[in-house]
Amino acid sequence: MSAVICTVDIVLLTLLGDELAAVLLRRENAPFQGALAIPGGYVHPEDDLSAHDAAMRVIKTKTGIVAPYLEQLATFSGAKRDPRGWSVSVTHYALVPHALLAARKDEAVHIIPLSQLGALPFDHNAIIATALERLRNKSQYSSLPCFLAGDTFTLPQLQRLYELLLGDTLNKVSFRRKMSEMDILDPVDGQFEAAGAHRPAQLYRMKAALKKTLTVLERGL
Amino acid sequence: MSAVICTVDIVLLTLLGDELAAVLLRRENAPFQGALAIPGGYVHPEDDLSAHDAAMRVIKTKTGIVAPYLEQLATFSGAKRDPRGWSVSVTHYALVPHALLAARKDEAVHIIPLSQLGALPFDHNAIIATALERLRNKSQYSSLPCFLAGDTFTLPQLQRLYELLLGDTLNKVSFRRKMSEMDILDPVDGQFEAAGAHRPAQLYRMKAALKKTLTVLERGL
DNA sequence: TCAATAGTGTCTCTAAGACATTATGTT
DNA sequence: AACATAATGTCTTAGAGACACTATTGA
Repeated sequence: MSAVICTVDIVLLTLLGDELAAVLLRRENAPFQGALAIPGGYVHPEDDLSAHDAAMRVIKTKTGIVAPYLEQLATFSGAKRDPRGWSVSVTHYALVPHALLAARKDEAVHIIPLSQLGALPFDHNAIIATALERLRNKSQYSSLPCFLAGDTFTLPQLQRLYELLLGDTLNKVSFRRKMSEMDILDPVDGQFEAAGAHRPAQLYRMKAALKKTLTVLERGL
Repeated sequence: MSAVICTVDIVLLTLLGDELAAVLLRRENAPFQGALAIPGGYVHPEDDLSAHDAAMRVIKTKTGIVAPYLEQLATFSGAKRDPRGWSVSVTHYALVPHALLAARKDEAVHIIPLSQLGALPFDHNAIIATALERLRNKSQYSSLPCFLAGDTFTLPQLQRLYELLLGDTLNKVSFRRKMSEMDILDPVDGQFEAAGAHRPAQLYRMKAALKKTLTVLERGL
């Protein structure tokens, strides 16, 4: 009756330089053994409390990290997406500061800019496209992009990040009004230097209380 | 490895008078045999092309209708939500004009106002709550509520529907500006009478081309 | 002192909402 | 004619964006 393959797949996104990148792993088993694919695996009914739990376990097991932001994306299903048979993949997307991945320096973890993704196995390209769509959409009216930034960052950096995600330039005054309206940032005393011959920018970090929450604007950016 | 129960469940919403209502059916089989629950059933790997397909089949089979709007909601999973074991339910929500349901006059189909829902089996109350949240959220910036209206309706009726979903009154001029901006309605020549001693309202219907599409506003209502 | 970017004050313009007026039916 | 609600015109107000000016560093 339900000879259905039940898996989770995770789109792990990070900021590589000034481009979005996804984490890919070489598949250890058939099908598509040896190919690069997004992290995924079977649901373990004995171990996992839920699909969300399974996603956390897969991320932790395969990349060694705990993603600061993890959200269910959508469920992909059907007879044709997996050669093994009718399958259900409860997909998630996670946002990770690049430093968290770089700290591990794991050979197996490939961080590939989205612009350089080739044809991936299964429907992984469609899954990534859906994740990107969700990320871009939520970036219009929420604090979501902050989870891609590092522990501390400047407002100009954050604005460039939003602009990268939204694919458009933003008004500086408006952007700062909105960030202030969300009330999610704390200034860090001690400034930012590396930028060279000009006034240094104030460093900020996300308010500790909001580390897991998404803050939403009434009326978008 | 994946002894996972794979089902679809559907929150079928309609407008009953001036209240939202959900379609419930009596469960034919254990567990919770005889209890009222939202429509659902196993995925049939042999018949269904996808979970979306399975949802359409379940709706058609159990209520006899084809829902004008059907969208994946979220996937609920875990060991405890179903006494039979670790289960995955790919949930969907559908919007149906009440006339479509009333035309069938099926004894088995119970249309229960959301305010009168008791404790439902499984996590069905949580699923309905999630559907309601999604519906209310999308009503802020899209044509979604139109799928709850009948074939033809007046702008005052549509505004009252939006207000019901959003839980707040709307400015008439702004509302009409937004509807006009979405450009989704065609006036029907021939007016509306039943309202009594005052000017009748123009009837509208959704543009045929948009029957399956959701139109989205740039900046909300 | 100059160049470069950070940060802020302020004006303009767009769009949302309030209010008022006209339109059109029934009683 | 009186009344009730539809439909629309217009004024006010709030918010978004443009622009400019000040601040602060290194070269």
